[in-house]
Amino acid sequence: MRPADQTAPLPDPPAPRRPDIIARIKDSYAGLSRAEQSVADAVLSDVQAAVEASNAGLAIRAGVSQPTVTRFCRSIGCEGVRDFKLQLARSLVVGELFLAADNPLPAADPGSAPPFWASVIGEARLALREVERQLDPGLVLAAAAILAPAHRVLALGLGGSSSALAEETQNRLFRYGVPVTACKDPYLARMTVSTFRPDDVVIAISATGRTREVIDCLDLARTYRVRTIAITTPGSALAAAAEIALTTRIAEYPDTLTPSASRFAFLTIIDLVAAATGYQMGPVARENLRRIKFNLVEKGAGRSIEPLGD
Amino acid sequence: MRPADQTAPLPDPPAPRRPDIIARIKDSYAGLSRAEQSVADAVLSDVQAAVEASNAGLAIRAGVSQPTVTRFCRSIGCEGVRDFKLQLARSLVVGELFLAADNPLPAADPGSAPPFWASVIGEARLALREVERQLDPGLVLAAAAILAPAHRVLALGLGGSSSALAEETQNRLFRYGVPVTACKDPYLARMTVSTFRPDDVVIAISATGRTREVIDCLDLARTYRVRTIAITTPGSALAAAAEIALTTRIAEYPDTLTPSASRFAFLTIIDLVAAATGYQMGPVARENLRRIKFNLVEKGAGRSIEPLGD
DNA sequence: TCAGACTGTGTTACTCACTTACATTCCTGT
DNA sequence: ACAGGAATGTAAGTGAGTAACACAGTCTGA
Repeated sequence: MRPADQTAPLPDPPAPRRPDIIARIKDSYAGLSRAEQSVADAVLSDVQAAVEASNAGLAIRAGVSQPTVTRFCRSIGCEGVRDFKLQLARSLVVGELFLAADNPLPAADPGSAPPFWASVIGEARLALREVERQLDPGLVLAAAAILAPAHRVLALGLGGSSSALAEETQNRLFRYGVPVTACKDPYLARMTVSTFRPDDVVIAISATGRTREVIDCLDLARTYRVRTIAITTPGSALAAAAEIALTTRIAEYPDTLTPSASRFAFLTIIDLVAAATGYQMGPVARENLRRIKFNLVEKGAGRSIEPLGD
Repeated sequence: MRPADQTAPLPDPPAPRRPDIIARIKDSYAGLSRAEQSVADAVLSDVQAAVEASNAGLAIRAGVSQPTVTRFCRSIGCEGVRDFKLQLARSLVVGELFLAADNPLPAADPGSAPPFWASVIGEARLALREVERQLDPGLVLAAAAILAPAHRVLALGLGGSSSALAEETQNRLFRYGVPVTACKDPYLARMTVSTFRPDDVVIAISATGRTREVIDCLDLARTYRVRTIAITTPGSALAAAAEIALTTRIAEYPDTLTPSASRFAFLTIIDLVAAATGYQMGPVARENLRRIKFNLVEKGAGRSIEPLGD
């Protein structure tokens, strides 16, 4: 490489950590030469095409020579055209994640979809939006902060959907190494909580926030100074009973009877909490992931890549 | 939309083909030759490294020749190594957002969402959109048509997420009066199916579509001419084993390890099937709903609309 | 059991994309 | 107006990826 520089021992930031190539193109735009700006324009005007095009193709589209394209890539901090295209492809995915937002996308065949179709999917979509709008990231991080070092965690949910969500909570957390157990039996829950200590955590899930047994359980937990988290509706008794209340209000349509949309909302909240927890645990979580992954990919006799994650 | 074209009935997949390369590797795995499987293993065991490595590097890691790597890329449907690497890079994005290496967690600061925030919610959104785009309403109606008059229904799911979804299926269907039971035990499932008749139904749920026990169970069901429905990924063994396959392919991102997004997709599918079934049953379903609601609101004193629907 | 075909894999040679080096043009300041 | 330098294009070179071929292992049928 280049001659070592004694005075500056820092070994070149190991990960260049580039944020977002599109943003970087825009940021660097002013500092680019004219021909390079043409390339930038060509790229920005149709990112998708830019990903698919080759160096030569891009050069033509931008009306410049191939080396200029290479120079452009260097100017915005990439190694070369290949690296640039790779990063561009990635940024497209991120874009899609945002873009997927709320475009209902023109139904391929509008006539054939039954009447309830749009409403079911629409409600789900709405639920996601409400989570994004109402849920406080700070609270999620706070929840993660007590989950990550937790000694034991109990995920409690009663009634059909909530108990399924409690189970999901277990699924999502166990693989980071969090000692979590789902529980859907109020008596068992009380018994378990009775054994808990201040470094244990109870996560209570209820769509209505009025489930007596669950609330009682949190109350009990607090007498032992056990940490408590609720995933429920804002302003409910359950929300009040918990130390940290992760809430999203979802409009329920009366005649569908059971929380439909809120399940999507709560599932999202669980994912966010799990992600935050994994993030918080850092290397430990990653090591656990690695192990599980290793054991999945591990080629046994049948060399089958199998279900664990199912 | 556009005028129907009688001669060319195929509606041209509206999707620009959203390929999930990781899932595709796994799906194709069985059909690959031995050397190609080595490449697949090498890639899956460390996707990040695979993206960074060159053809030659990958060949060494997999212990095969370079052309074999190229052949592998072709086998799983890519144009070549470049195309493959591009797609692989895209699949890595979400994982990176999810567990960005060593980035310190931003201190609890309401307002600023942590990096994984957009990716978690974005993935969920994408999943909804894919359901909308890929799922055939006709098949959902067909599923409802056999569920509505069913004598008995078994909802089968193994592994964390799928079993929770099976439970959800039970939750969603029972209140229309459908005699449904969730099952997460393969042995119990086989035993149950053994008692089934041609007017019974098995709904099998698997994100991977490769869970052996579930597939076997459907095979068994068909020998008794039991009706079978699968909620899974398209082109999978499970999809093939079922009479009606309700499928949506969702991009799987490495390092998040477990199907995250697909849970949202499948939950939506379950809702759609349930809605269609309720619709189909008409007055019967409505009467059942009325009764349940009555008994919920009843429950007296606390005027609590209570847990059952929770 | 052996011949023959076939699938699968490595080796070698080639092509093409990208890059480097160099020449030319255009701009800027004196 | 001219000199210097930055910006850009041209042409040659390098290396990654691919195609063509040859060989090995395996299955099939006589």
